Amino acid sequence: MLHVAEAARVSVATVSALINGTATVSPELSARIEQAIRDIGYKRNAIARSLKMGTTRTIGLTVPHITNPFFTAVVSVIQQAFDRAGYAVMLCCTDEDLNTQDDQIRLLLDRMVDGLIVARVGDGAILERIVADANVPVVLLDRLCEGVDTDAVVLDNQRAVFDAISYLVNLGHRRIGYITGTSDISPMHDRMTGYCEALQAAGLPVAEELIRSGDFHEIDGYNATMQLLSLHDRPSAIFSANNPMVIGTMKAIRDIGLSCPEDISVACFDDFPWSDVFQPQLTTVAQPVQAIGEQAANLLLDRLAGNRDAPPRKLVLKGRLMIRNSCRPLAAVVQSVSA
Amino acid sequence: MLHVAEAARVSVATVSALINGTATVSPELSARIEQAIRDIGYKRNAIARSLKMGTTRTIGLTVPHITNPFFTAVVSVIQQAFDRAGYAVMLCCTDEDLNTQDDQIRLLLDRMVDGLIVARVGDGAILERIVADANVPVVLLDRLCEGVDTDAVVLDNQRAVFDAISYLVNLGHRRIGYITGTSDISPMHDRMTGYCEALQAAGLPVAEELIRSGDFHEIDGYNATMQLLSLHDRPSAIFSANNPMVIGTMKAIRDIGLSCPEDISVACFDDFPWSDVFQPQLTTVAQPVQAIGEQAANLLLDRLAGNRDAPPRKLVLKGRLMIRNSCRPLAAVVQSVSA
DNA sequence: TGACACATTCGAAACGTTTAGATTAGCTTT
DNA sequence: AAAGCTAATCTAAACGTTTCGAATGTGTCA
Repeated sequence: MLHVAEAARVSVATVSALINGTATVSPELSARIEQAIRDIGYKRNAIARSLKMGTTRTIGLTVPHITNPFFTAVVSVIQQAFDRAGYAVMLCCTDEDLNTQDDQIRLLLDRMVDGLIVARVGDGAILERIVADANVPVVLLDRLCEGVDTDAVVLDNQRAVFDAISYLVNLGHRRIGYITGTSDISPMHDRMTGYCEALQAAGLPVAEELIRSGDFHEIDGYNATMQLLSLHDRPSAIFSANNPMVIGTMKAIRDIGLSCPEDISVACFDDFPWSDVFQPQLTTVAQPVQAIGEQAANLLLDRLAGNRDAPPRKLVLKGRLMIRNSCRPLAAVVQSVSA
Repeated sequence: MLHVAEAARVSVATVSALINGTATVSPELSARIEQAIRDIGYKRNAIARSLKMGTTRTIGLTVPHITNPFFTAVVSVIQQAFDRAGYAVMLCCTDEDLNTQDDQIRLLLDRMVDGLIVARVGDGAILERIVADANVPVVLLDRLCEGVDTDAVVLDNQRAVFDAISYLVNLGHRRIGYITGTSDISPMHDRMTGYCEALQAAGLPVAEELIRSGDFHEIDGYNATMQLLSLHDRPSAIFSANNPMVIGTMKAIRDIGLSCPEDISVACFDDFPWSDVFQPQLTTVAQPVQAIGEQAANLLLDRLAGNRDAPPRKLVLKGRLMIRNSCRPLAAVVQSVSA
């Protein structure tokens, strides 16, 4: 900017005024300055600007795994929204690891991000402290966090799983295996509650042996499914509460020589873009990823626009059961049992 | 830092020296300073540091679509690599749009990223100029760019498609539909060359009518497939040169009432994480995403470590044909034709 | 012809670091 | 005891912006 000012024979203040439109600059000087900018190929240094202004027009986004199609889709939507608003997005993947998450959030705050969208991981205590220290608005995504009372966008997980399990029950399934994530994050808790309530509402017992937990990865889903399928009285249906884990479930079913839906019905949380092209077409609980991403972005953009003092807003969206062909009716069995 | 210095009754220079270890500080003052840092909860301002140092420890990464599983995987690997190195990653999705790409690269350069990894889009002319202006190292990912002579990591696309088409030919397929991306980016060009060469090597004609192009999206694959399937003498196999488009291909096959592989064989570029779980299990050309991401990160990290003057390095990796069950042998047909 | 308002432009002080070079004090050496 | 080292610390100038308040010039009104 100094060079531009010299070339145009004006002060840097005038150049700044022209660039930002913060004061009227005479046509004559404007022309000279614009010419100088072109000649020199001047680009404003956003770092210096950030230092002075105290804002970076950059936000931080952390998710557990970007390869999880749900997060991939949400990240994509969020990125687009902030791109439109002229913000850059710093993306971090925590790999479901608490320490990694802490490091990354600190990294983002060090870089003075203007705001944070966090699909958190593990225990909330440290997150709580970090967020309190950080003087930036935070939006929780997908997962609430005890002690952190801030804007959030989540799904009505309990209801969504309730509906899915009820669907299986209505098809005649009585023993429904359930695979959950180990970590005690809110969605896992709520989904489990939905499972239990659906069974209870149907007058069915909640059997310990039918509930298996894993660590969110495909291999964990595989192992959990292997255990379920080796039970003496094995389940007729399996619900996987997590998207990548259901791939493991399908592999386990294949490896053990069974097929879906003939031998075992499968449903899971989170939809796949390709669900209705390949066989079996999985019955899933689809999250409204577009809405989730947009709402999260809007909440944060609203805070960034200056609305700092509004009370925390918690948006709860509805999931949608996508019924396909991976779950088989067990009517015959039901009748023989109830007869 | 000023407050810390005052609280510890030292100069800011001493505080800086201690924090960065750039000079020896007496144990006495060190203790006072560390105490003050704790008391105040001081965090170094990375923006001010960047301004002074001329480095942000942040890199920019642009890809066409993050929802394309290939890019999802590569982004994930790259993010991890830079995270380990203490760098932040700014992610942008260009949506295969040239103007968006320009805007985003400018946005990244404005923010003084230390380096850039670009899976480019469209015509390379503007990219060439931007990269020349920007004084940062650039690594091209997946797609080369004429006129931009810089580090790059790409696949041997020609060979990979040659192998895939040859495989189909060996199965007895004579009319092989080919769906490509419209844009004239290097991989599309090379893949097309591989297709033509494989046919020629087998003494087969390259028929215009069997080649369709689309715009990388599922819907484009759908439309292209519809056209191919409506041909009077329709192909017995279809190869889709792009990952999302093959979903469209499968939908079109389903909608038209055919099935794969019984009525038509399908193969495509880029593997899916779930390829071997669902039916049909697609035969694909798998890219070594882990290696691609790591190599790209390493190339850039090497430049960032100071190795600026080394000549541009172009890494060409090999694809791998993953043979599954989406392609059917046509032995009987072949014999009747050649008889 | 002052006095005043208004429109432009400018000088200089921030923002929070890093770092070169100056200063000081305590030793060693001759 | 003067001179020369060394180690520890400090002063002050950058980095490239924004912005406040001052300065300058021009036209209007009494």
